Amino acid sequence: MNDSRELILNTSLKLFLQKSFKEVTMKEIVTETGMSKGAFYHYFSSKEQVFEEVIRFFYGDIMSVDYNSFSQNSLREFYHDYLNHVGKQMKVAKYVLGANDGNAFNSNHYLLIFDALKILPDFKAHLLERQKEELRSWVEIIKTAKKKGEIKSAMADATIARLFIFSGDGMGINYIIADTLDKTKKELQVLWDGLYTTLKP
Amino acid sequence: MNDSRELILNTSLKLFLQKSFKEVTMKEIVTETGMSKGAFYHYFSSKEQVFEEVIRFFYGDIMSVDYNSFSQNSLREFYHDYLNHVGKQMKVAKYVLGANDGNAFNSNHYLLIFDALKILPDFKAHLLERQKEELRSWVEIIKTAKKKGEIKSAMADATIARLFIFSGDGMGINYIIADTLDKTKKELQVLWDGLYTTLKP
DNA sequence: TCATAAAAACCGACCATTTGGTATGTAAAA
DNA sequence: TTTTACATACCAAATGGTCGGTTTTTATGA
Repeated sequence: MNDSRELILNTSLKLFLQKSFKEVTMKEIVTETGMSKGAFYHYFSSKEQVFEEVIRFFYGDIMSVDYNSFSQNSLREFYHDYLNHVGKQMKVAKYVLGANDGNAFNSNHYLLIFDALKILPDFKAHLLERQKEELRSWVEIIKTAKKKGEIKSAMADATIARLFIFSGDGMGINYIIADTLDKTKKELQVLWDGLYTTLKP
Repeated sequence: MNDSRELILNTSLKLFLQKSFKEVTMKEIVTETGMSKGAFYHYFSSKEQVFEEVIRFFYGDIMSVDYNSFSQNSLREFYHDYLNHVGKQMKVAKYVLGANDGNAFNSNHYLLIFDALKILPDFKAHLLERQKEELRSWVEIIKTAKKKGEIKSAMADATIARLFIFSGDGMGINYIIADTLDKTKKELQVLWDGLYTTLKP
């Protein structure tokens, strides 16, 4: 794709991960890219449009998850695959945001979500769909794990699934706030290993 | 305290729970309160100041948690007390925000947190302190519960604590996004009951 | 009790700055 | 030569905030 266009997209993404839509100004986007206003409006028709494409790019490409690519045989393998995927995602995000040179990597994708919910009418449906898909994938593997005797629990499958999902999300937002996102993968592993062990027969 | 001042504070809180600091305009605050700009600036010196006081009010009064008021004898009682406290908090919040008359109650206190982290220099320390305190309280009761034989687990106390805390936070943010905050208490009870049962000897 | 002064509460026109966006132009590719 | 890629001066609207004024409340002393 076009170089300049991509630069604008990446720069905008970086900004939108740090500030809300309203807080990111055109001036900022323009000076941060090193381009001119004319250049920007040559490629995009408005701030909204660039935001929309940023969202599409971020959630469509970078942050998308293909649960089918994770192990379908063992819950333990499943969530380890998940953790590895998250680790990879974070590296990609860092690279895209140009923060791979050791300097701080602070990003808050909830800012993006909140703004997208306000600005893009159909984003909520998209999010809910992904939530449902994630839940379904977890329920699936948990059902399998129960059947195979890998785990045993009086909890409903969906409850176990929610325990995994929500604990991950909760750690995520707490570590965003504390600005210690780097630790997430490792600490989440500890958490989930603990939970998993508890579920073992 | 002064009526008008309080009205401004409550109205601002309501707005800051729906939009980011930048998105909430002076005009909005003024028209929403039914007062004039002059009146506003009679009580507050700037938008920042009202925000600062809103934060102080919200986290100091409404959303503060006294973990010592929860049961210290049983983990089950502890988290049930916690759930009841959350339920009460939500009712108070609804009342303060004047949404007790059946109409939608949508609030996103993470917006508040994110903005506070940017605008108020010492808010991060405050938040981390509260996180630590919450963790300590959970660890405490979990330790006790283990000692008393109420629960049994190979997991470290802090890991169990994090499981409770993070799953709660994760459900919170997911339900904020899905706009189904009302369900939180009930569903969190299911989740925690499940987790608790799993921990029982 | 009541006139009066002083202070507090409140109003809205006004202001400088910033906002997202446009118009018109030029340089470089195709 | 036509199209694409950029640059910049400019614009109307919105922004947070100010200022001079009026009304309302409160305190005071005869």
